[in-house]
Amino acid sequence: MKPALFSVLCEIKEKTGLSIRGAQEEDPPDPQLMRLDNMLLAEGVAGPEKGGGSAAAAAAAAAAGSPTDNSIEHSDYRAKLSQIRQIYHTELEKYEQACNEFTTHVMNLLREQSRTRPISPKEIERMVSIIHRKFSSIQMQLKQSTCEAVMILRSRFLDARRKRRNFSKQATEILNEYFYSHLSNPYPSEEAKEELAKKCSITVSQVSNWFGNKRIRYKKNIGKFQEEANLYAAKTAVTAAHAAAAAVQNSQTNSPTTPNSGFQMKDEEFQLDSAENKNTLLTNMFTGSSGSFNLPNSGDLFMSMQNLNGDSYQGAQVGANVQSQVDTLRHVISQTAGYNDVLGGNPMYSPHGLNGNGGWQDATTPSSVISPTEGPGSVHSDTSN
DNA sequence: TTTCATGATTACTT
DNA sequence: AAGTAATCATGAAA
Repeated sequence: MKPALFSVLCEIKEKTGLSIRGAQEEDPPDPQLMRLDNMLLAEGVAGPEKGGGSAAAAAAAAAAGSPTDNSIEHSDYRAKLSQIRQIYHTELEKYEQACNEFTTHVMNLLREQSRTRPISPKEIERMVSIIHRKFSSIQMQLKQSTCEAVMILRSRFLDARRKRRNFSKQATEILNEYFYSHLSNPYPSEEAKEELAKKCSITVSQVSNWFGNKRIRYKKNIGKFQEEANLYAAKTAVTAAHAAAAAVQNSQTNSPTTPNSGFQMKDEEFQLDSAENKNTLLTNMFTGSSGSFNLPNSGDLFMSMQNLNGDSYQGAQVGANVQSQVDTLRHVISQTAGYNDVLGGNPMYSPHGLNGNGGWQDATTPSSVISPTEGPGSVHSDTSN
């Protein structure tokens, strides 16, 4: 009975013709798949373990900004990428395994069935290839979503605007510190920018951005920044006072109020890069409002500044060699020595370097719209009178 | 949710 | 190339 049935089945099969389209089997490399593979390879998700990943990350970082920023975002990017990579690989392995399992399962099934019905090797082959195709389409989905993830990651990191993070408090402190202690000329040199970038763990271009924003915003609404200016002025002044105290320690000028008495601030945190621009600050002070001065001797400079301002400095507190702090010192001294802004109002801090034309250095920008909102000293430069 | 602060970008200018 | 002014987009406080 059984052989008879078997032969019947064979006959039926012969008629239906199983070899429907065998030629289609050799799957031509899907261009879409190729594309995905190439991309994954290029991004370092597929391919060799670590080398590709970091290379791609480096490329991405380089494209993001200046080539010298090897900071947080870089490693962050790398970490996220390797995470994607790991997920991708485990998923891929899972699929592979599942595919193999399923294939053997089907094979076993077919083998079992081959006892009761005729199954040609071609049929088995076809079955297998169908399974493989199914799984590879799943794989393709995996690859596609991985690619998407990488793209999103990249765009997140490349388009930093989208993922704007505020700088750390400390970084802002440092930047503000510099800004207000160089208020007369808040244009850090390239080296200074690099230094600041390092200190703040940000990029040089971020420092430039910050100063660009700060300058413009400060200028736009000086009143708003008064408090901040005072705060940082005081901070730097303390540092300066310390330095001054140290500088004139032997000159026995008995100041009535010792600067460091009961006024402890974390000096180390606010110490200024005293090395460079000892003179630039002063010179720039003058260039800000009265043309460019090029005095060769910083001591002379210091003296001439005193004269120009008509203020008398308490030399004991200031010290003869602390030019880099003149800006802020002058402010502090103005408070203690009864310095009053001519315009009245809130005479706490006046922007020495700002000229009436809306520029720090030259009167090139013709914006005559100085905000009328009581900017004490917005047009006032105390060296001009 | 609205509003303000702030880092980044863009179009110009110098 | 570096700055300015305006603007965008997001983070955080209200």
